[in-house]
Amino acid sequence: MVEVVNVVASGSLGIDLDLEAVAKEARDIANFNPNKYPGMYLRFEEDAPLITVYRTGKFIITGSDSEEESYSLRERFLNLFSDMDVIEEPEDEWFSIQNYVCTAELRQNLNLTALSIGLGLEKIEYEPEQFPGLIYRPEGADGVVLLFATGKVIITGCQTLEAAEDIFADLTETVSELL
DNA sequence: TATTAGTTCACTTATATACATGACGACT
DNA sequence: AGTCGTCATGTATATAAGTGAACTAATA
Repeated sequence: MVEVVNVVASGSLGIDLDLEAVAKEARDIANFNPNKYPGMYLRFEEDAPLITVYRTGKFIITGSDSEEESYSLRERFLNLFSDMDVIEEPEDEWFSIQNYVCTAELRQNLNLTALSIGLGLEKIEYEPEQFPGLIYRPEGADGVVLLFATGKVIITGCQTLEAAEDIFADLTETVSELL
């Protein structure tokens, strides 16, 4: 079973913004230090997902743990900017999910060195002295898998949850054939 | 050779995973 | 003073975004 732990989504309002003015008006939830980074950070509550807004009107939502949460945050963001008269209508030009980060478990300990050969050396990177996880790039898939000796797995880089689930299903089958 | 143009990269944010190292407080 | 547990940081992965710096390439 694949569990989503982080979703990255991006969108565009289609208009340029005066971040200085917006940050001043929304100072309770905004954080803007153009000397440090050009984006303005918006967080509705502590530990809530982060919205990064740019001068160009483009924005990124990070830290959601479901597609639904990303979309509801987008709604809240658009409503806020509409109420503040930053935008005329609570609408964006476009919005889409860019990356799903998921965790999963193979429920068995793994010999990563042996698995390196089994998965195909050309598709993996494994340098335990640099990082304890094995990095696996399945052929033809847009996601990347990190495998750990405990059997825990990270799947990242997918634009849909289905793609991540497919990768995990294939991985489960491949690993069971190898062991 | 000097100037300009174009490309590429690090920066930042979230998040799980794990392994090493260093710092720090508490306890013996 | 020595040991122990806890905590932080850095290592690596994906992805969007804007900015500045570093770099390469081309033209005058």
